[in-house]
Amino acid sequence: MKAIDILNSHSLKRTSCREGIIDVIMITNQALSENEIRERLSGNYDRTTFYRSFKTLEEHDIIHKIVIDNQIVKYALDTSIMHKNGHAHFFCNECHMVQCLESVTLQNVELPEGYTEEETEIIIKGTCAACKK
Amino acid sequence: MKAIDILNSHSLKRTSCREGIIDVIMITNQALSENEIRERLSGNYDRTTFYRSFKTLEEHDIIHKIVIDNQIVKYALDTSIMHKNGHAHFFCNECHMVQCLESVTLQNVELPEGYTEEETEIIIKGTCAACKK
DNA sequence: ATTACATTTGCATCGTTGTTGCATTTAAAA
DNA sequence: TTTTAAATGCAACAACGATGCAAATGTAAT
Repeated sequence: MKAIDILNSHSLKRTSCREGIIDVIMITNQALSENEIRERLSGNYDRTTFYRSFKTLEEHDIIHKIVIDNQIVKYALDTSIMHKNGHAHFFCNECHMVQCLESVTLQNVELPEGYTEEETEIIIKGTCAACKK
Repeated sequence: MKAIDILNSHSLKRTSCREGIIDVIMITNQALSENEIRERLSGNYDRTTFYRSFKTLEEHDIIHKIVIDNQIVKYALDTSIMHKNGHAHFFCNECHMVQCLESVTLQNVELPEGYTEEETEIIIKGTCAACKK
């Protein structure tokens, strides 16, 4: 599936910024920050445009945002699997790489009386294979 | 255990700001944001002082920071139980209340080959008992 | 109680990020 | 091609994290 098709299927205008963002994330196969995406893009876009593009893509469930420690913000593509139920994210403490983990889910959620769960975020921090060696 | 004792046992100077922060969190028995703590404190402190006090208390494992959605930052007291292994946090989508959950832990962590886990953060969003009814 | 010293505080200031308003430009439909 | 709604770039602002520095404060020694 191409970036153009994704935009079309959501009735979004095909702008070079949106198309580029989707392409870059798709190729890299990792969650990327605003700056990491900017570096990989040919065009030069205003910060506001980036911000609004991310927001639009997020609202249409094309990408989702991952926040680590209140400072590092990355974006990853949504997949049908990931969209169904929440999935975990892995953060490498060494290279700051962020990856979606589909297999990890939460078991035995025992909430206090009267509490209801709606959504769960799991972030696993550690060392990735490349940094381990 | 009093706030003064906690500070003493960590060889930290007993300043009214630090003492107040610990007291307020202790009494409320909930995670509180900077502003929520400021409202409950008698003295008037500079933003920088707050910031540095939180940092100091966090570095000495007296409190820990909880971040929701990159925007809401709250602080909770460390306890011996919570300090041992990571614990989950509950966030009420209605009243924005944050609470530590000691019972919820992660099972079946299946990381990709070569990946190592060091720390895990779990945030459960939903509705608390008070907002449910 | 007084003194001395290291720590803490308040203030000014800066960088980053999220956000909005508005005029201009652009994409897509008529 | 023309039209129109949407997207962009720019300016500007608020909030937050962070640092340098002089003044104030806590603590220990005298």
